[in-house]
Amino acid sequence: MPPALRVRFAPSPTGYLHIGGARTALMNFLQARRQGGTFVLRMEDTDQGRSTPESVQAILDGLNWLGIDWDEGPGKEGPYAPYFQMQRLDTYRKHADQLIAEGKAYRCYCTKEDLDAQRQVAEKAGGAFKYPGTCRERTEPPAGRNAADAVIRFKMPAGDGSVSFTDKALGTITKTHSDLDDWVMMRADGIPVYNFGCVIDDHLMDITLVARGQEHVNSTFPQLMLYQALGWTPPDFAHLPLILGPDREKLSKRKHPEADVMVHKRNGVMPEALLNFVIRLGWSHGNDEVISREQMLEWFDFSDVGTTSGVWNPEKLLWLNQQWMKQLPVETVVERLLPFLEAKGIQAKGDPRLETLVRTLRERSNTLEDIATTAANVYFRSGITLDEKAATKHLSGESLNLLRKVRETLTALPEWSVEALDGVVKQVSEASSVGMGKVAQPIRVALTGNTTSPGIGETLVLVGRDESLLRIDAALTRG
RNA sequence: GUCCCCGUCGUCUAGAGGCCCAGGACGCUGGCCUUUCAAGCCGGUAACACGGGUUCGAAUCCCGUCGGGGACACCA
Repeated sequence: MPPALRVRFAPSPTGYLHIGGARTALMNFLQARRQGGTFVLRMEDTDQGRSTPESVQAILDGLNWLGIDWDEGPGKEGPYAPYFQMQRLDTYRKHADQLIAEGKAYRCYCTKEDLDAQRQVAEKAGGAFKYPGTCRERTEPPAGRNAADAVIRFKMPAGDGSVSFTDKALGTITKTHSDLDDWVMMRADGIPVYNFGCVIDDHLMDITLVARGQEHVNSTFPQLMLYQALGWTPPDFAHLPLILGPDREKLSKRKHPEADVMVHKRNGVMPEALLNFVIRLGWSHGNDEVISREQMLEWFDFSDVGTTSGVWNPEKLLWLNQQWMKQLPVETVVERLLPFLEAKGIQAKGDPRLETLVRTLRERSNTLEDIATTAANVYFRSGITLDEKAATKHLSGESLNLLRKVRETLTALPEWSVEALDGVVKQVSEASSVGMGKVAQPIRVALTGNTTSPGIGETLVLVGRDESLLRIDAALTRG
């Protein structure tokens, strides 16, 4: 029996949770759950300049909002703790020392400035810079320097050779040693650099499958060299297709605001929809489009993930969000809508109109924010501004007489319900021998200021009895 | 520039040699329904990057070209 699946998501806490990261996390999470494996969350917080506790929290918040739970990681200390790289420095040091002792790594005293200068020259000449190996054979520190201020570099084996691996998504990929160089494993202050910390942790945490974005395929090679040097068996790798912005470039925090998971939350997109959208980038299940978390859990498998990067499609996200607003129980949507109303100064909790509000507006809104906006602009307020064009057309002459009749019937109506209210329209139109539209439009304009709205019964209910009568009276004064 | 990956409708995708003169979805669009707007339903639009092979037969396999993306840090 093969060892149980252990996968991980290893973000660096240097900002909010990125959409690409969220999808990587989601896929790892799904695969682990589906196979009864373990999903580890590890914080790669070794960039001292950019890592912040706030970012750690932001990532945790993002994952929590999406409902992506980790089995081990921050807040869920497991047998492989700690899960923050900055708390694992001793481990890295130990392995780095071992590698030096075995002649597989060495201390390098070249300064960043010198290297940068060399890099510039190389780039000007139109080539890629590779560390020339200045300190490769050095055994003693140069004059005036000591071992403590050296970085540690991996020592590529001499001679020709190549590294290759069979990616679960991309197939076999090979690279020759000559394309690689003696990369920095550890800074002088003992903090590991990505490729080093990543390998040490993946191995020590018994990760069996590393699934990450395709931007990392090239870093797999130096990592593989390290596994080799350490005598460790590397895990399996699966490189997931990238998510591209509308400009077809990798979705990035700098250029694409939609890369932030939480902006979608703020925009009124629900986690179900975001997850649904993101899982369909690079993966599909038959002709299914609206896919629940339960279905993902049942259907998702890395072996079905594609190889081509996908472009962010905001319209589809919005469509999915509406599908989810329609699919989720009304009470659930009401619950989620509350904060959006509150943000507009509307304390609607307990308001009897909420259910009708959601029922009618989710048919014509893409987001919770859309619903809240409409609610604030037309239903949860007193008075309404009439659109002049609409008023001129529907609130004059004979229309006002019909509206007057409606008003009378309304006043006498014992029950203010959608059915009863729609009945009024029918009743008045029949009594006056005119089409229902003739009766409905004046009411609509009087109530909403516009010619478009949900059904009249629903609109009357949403505006409320007292406010409806006031708005109709106001419209009547135009005569 | 070098290396790596990728290439089916505008976009997300189905397609693992014949079931494909290529299916679904978003978008756009025509119609139905209808008290308006939606929603829903029915229909339309639109793609195998190109060129060579292999094969009785290729979107599917091979090669090349072109195109796109990614990586080239003491960032991750």
